[in-house]
Amino acid sequence: MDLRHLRYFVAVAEEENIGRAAARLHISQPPLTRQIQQLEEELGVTLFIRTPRGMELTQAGELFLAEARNIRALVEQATERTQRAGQGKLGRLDVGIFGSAILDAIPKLLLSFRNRYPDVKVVLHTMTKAEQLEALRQRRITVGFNRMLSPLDDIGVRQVSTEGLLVAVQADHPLAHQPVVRFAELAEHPMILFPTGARPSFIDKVIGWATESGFQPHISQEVGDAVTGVALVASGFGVCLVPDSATTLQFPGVVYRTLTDTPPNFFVDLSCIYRKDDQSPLLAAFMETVDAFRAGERKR
Amino acid sequence: MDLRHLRYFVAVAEEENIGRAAARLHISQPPLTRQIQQLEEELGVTLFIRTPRGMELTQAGELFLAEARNIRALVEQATERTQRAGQGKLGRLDVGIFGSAILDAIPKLLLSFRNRYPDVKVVLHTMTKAEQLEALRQRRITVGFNRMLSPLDDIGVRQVSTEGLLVAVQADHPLAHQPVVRFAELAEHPMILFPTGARPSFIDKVIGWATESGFQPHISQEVGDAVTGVALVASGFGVCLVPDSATTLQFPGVVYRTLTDTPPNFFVDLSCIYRKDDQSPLLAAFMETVDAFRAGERKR
DNA sequence: CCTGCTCAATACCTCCAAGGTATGATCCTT
DNA sequence: AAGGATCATACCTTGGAGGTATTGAGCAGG
Repeated sequence: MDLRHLRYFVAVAEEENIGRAAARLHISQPPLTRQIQQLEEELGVTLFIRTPRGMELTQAGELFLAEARNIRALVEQATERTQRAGQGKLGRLDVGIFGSAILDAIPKLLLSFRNRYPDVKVVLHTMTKAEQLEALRQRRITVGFNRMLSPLDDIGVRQVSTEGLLVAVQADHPLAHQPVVRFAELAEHPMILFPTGARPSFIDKVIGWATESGFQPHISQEVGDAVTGVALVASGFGVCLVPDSATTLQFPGVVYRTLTDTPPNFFVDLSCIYRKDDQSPLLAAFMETVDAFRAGERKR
Repeated sequence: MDLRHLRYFVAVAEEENIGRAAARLHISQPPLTRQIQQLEEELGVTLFIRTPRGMELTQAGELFLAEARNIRALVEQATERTQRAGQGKLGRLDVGIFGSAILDAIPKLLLSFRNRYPDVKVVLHTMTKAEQLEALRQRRITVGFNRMLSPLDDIGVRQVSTEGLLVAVQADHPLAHQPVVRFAELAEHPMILFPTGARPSFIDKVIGWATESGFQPHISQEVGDAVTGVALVASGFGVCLVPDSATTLQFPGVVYRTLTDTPPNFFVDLSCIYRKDDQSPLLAAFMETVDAFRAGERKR
């Protein structure tokens, strides 16, 4: 049996007349007669009663008509859904993120992606940079977000956004009384750095900037992410360099100050990584959204 | 697209290897390669990633696999159900019956039919003989049950059972004190006859027997069916000749007595009628059950 | 009662495309 | 470097889907 048989059968059942059905199907009458005969023979069931006025469904034919219509509708739906999936408009996208990325870029980006592809289910997984790489290779995620990424043999990188840096200080800290803080002033104060884990990371960047500005930072504590860092600032552990977006964290007892006299390249970038050999249309669709987002960010 | 494409696609998806899939499908590898290419082209979607180790499903392919399996299962189910329907094992059978037929033969017969064809829904319609004929011709019923039927041009008859007759009398009636009653004794007592409506009917048969036994019955009342007749017996309207099976009706104040010295052919038969041009397998199946039932009845 | 009409079925032909064989083209393994 | 997988391509063969012409069977109208 064939989908053609179903199509022909439904036409004949609806027209109750082989000639008219053949016309509707744009074929001639005899082949249609034969196809119906074949179908009946294959099923071993008489589907039509031949009357002088045309074809009339038997009970079994009536039942088969319902089934045939259903199957044809499902085939239709299957192709349509598969095509949508093939265009990246339907499916599931697993995304690896790190703790504080959630603060700024990611929500906006995901919002924009959701608008374009409402039928794609996005699942977020919080994981470190190393975990992201492993998960990417094992295909547990399709993209990962992180900072300080460099391309690898099998992993591509796309920059998402660039952020300036602020310093988070306790509200009653001496630096909090100044409108702005010179970068070099930070030499005087214990610093909280993040993230722990795989180096090189943001920590090394901060140390590099300090060196360029002629001081060795006094590290009071290393923490996992910006959120924890700011929490420790509130508790008086020291000051903490954080990306712009961290200001979303309105911690009681913590204020943010802009920095002046900063070293060159005083910013951090957020990038996303993906498998270079991933041809998935979902990834392509997501990357397109990332590029659009980045273009929008740059303009601002 | 074709069911063949689905079958091939599922095989390749499951084997993750065109060669093995081709072997499983008993075709050679190149045609299978082409069929898969065709399918992908028709959908406009890449379903597989070709790796050096074989074929790997894309996300869209994964989705299509689920759909394809579903469709194939439905086709399977549709053919199977249609075949069952074609053999009369599935469907709906509308049956016309008359009031008191429900007492004996019909329930047993329907029970036996239900056992053989559990997926056939039997719908009972109570109607008179004339209504049954009309309903048969309009295809509102497939078979009808009645007594005293004779074949017509377009209507066939099949006998179902034969029953003897008893007389129903009030418990304190003089005849109730005898173990058996001679048929001629009924001449003395008012009789309740049934059914009203189309003649010839059971009424004429009773009058014929009376005539043969040399008396004119004294008709006290004509009623619609045996049940009503027995009810009137309880109320003292007279005696009533009923088929054996009516003894199922244990009416308070009514007893049944067997008859002796009965005229020849002192029995009634129950038959069923059907459209002669009805080729429905359901009817054939039912008739087969009727014949089997009748064979069982005869043996007893 | 025959004739013409309207169906579906049959006979026979044509040709496309599904399937087969032989052979690349790659990539991985040894 | 060689051999073995694996999928893709080239080319041939043939079954069957579709076409035309015709037959056969009911039914209606003159």
